[in-house]
Amino acid sequence: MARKPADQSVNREDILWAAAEVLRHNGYDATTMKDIAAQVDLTAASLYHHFKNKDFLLLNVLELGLDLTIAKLEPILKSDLTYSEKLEQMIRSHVMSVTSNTAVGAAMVFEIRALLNAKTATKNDGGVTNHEFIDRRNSFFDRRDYFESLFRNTIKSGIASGEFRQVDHAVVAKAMLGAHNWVGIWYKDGGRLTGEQVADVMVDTFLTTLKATH
Amino acid sequence: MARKPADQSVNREDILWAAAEVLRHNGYDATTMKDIAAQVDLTAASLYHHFKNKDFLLLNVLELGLDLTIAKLEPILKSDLTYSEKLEQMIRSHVMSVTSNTAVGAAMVFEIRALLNAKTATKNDGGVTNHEFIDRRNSFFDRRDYFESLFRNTIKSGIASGEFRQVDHAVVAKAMLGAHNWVGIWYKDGGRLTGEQVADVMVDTFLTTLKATH
Amino acid sequence: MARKPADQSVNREDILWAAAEVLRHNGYDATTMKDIAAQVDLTAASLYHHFKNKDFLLLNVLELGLDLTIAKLEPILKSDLTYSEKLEQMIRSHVMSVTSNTAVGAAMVFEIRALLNAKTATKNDGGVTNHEFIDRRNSFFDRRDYFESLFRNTIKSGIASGEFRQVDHAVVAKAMLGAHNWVGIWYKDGGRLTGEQVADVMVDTFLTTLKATH
Amino acid sequence: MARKPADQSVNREDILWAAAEVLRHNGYDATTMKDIAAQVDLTAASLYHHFKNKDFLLLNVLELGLDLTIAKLEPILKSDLTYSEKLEQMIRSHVMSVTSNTAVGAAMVFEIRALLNAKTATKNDGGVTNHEFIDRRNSFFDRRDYFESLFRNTIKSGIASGEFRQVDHAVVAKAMLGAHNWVGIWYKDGGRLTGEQVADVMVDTFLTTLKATH
DNA sequence: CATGAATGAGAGTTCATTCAT
DNA sequence: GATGAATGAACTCTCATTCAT
Repeated sequence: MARKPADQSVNREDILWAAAEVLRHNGYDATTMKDIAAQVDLTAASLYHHFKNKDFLLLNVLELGLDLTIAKLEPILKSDLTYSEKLEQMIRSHVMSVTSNTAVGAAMVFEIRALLNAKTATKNDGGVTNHEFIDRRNSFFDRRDYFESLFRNTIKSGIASGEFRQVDHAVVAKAMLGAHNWVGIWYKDGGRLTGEQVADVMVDTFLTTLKATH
Repeated sequence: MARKPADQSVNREDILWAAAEVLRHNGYDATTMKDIAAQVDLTAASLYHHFKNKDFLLLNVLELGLDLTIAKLEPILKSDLTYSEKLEQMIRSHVMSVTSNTAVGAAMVFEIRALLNAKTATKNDGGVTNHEFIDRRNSFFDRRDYFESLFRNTIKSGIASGEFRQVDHAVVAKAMLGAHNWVGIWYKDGGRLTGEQVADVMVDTFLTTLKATH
Repeated sequence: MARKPADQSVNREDILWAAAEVLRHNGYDATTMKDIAAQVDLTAASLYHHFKNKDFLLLNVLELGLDLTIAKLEPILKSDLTYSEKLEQMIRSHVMSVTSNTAVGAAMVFEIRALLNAKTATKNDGGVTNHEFIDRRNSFFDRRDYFESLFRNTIKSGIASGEFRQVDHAVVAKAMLGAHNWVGIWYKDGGRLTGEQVADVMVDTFLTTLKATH
Repeated sequence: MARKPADQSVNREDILWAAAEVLRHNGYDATTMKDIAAQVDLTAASLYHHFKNKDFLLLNVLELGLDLTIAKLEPILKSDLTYSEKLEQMIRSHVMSVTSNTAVGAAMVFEIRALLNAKTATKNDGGVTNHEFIDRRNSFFDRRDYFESLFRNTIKSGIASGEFRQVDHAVVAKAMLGAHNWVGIWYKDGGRLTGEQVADVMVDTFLTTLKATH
């Protein structure tokens, strides 16, 4: 499922996709540099030409996943659809991200704890590596909050505009994201439902509760 | 080469709760036997008097968590409430389980992969340990499916009885569980909302969507 | 967290000879990887670049010892000496193998039980390691039987040719090998007798009994 | 194969026979106190009521084995048979010891190294245990030399009396013992030959060489 | 860029041994 | 005597990481 180098040279992004794939199966700690390297026909030592260390590699995977996910959401927000329509498309987009690219999606849910415990952040080597990691990790978390805020604020705006009923928009947003993330766990390609159909159910479930009159 | 016998024996369940706590912070692979032992004032070696190995310890944590969660649900199902009332209480019960016992709840969500990849299942030691582990792990998964079925079937029955509108009960149940499990990730004691209040939002969100007329 | 690369690479066979030496003193179970590593100025971890695990290391030692021993015997068998002369040279060759290389010789006698009880054979890791070990171990035992058969058959042929008297050639061969192997236990360099002199006694003892007229 | 306690209480010798049995299969280092205890339906802790530690237990097994073996030899030496007849009976007796009681016999051959490396001898605890162990171990080795001397001297006397030809009696004695000990490795009950038959071959082999005229 | 060889650190696990009961 | 619980020490093995080539 990883994009193998078509011809010869491997580039950073090839490695990230491969890593996400392995991460999905084993989790950060159980994934070895050798595992990742094998997926792109390299040795573990060679990975260090591309990433400073394992923690940075993880960070890069997560950054990539988050960027892609957000990139799909922003056009929707910039459109002039109603909040109701926006939220529908956002849900659909997020669920599809999760079902069509489970590896990166799962990493973003399951490897946060590894990112938090990363030794690169703890072991202050007195140099710049440490700071760079912490800074980028903070940015990642900020960006992740921003991602969540897109949902939260759309609900909030919908309430303000009268499209949605009065709810605790922060918690409902979290409920929604929880439901979507969970899809990454149970969804299997070729199962009873396609990704689109799952998205339909999520849209129906959450828009119905938000637009209910009573 | 041995030393002092501690004041009092530690009990198996004490260890399990302590383990769940550590697991929540570090994840299975990053949690060492020493970490767990330290929480109950034992050495790592001593844990092996109580549990055959680390994998079995995890399995025991998960079994305990699931048993407790299910135990709270069954009385509700046996009552003669309406499906709507039952589901409300079930949601409340589950969310409270998660918020009041985040450690075990989180383990049940995040350590499933560790359970699946457990070496005890993979490495056949030619003895009985291997089979016991696989059997108990299978039972755990069965019981976990059973747990999910309690939600799924209550929704299904509610649809049949006309209390709920027509929905894909399997996917809605999963959405619900995803939302609840996610609570275990973001909920912090002493935050803006109590566990009860979070439960209120979940009840409102999901019962409203199920009982909506349109 | 890594350090200096040593001046020059150590070669696999260097390790095997060193291992045999340590094995001779301590026996398989009492020999640690660290012990072996120390003999070749490596760390225990480094040994794992050369051998999959301790069991494989043992297997390699035994294979090497047996190969060397057999290699010295085969030219003798292919010659056109009389059976009597052949057996004399075989005894001499075997005893000299044992006295000049007590370490490997002792391993072949004393570590067979360790090889039989090797965990690598018992614990099925679900992978290929397990099969490789068992296959190679079986080959070793076959080759060891072949080695014994060289003595057994030479005696048998000598009986058929009338050079030797009628004896139970299988048991006499085993008596001979037992006597030779035992040399590995008691022989010390610089003792009363040289390896050649010990060999002389063995040749005299066994050829005399085989060629006796009564 | 171990003598289990007929009724209830276990005595020292029961444990020794059981230990010899386990030792034969696993070797000293691979044999755990628990293994031995299990054979006599005790826990490992209970063994310490009978033996000071594992090294002493081994020493006791070896002492027992050696005592029994020597006990069978001494009446023969005290008789007024010819040296030739004496040696015949000694060989027969020794081979029968090995074939009929392989466990204790094997221990005496294979666990000497463990006895030599025993930590109880190395770790000077400043107390009496250390000295007792070393003393008894020295006695054991002396007694083992004495055992060997019985064969060596019988050959020597036979040469002096003219019954045997001139040979290096020390080495021939060792060859003989090596052959006999080796029987403990390959002999299996129910095989092609009985213990008596194996003894016959050994007697024939060694007496023939000693009595040969040329 | 890539890699083979090496290593420090640490993890899981085992085990002889002790001691209070 | 017997044992369950505990432990220090040690062992095998793994892994991220480095560096000379």
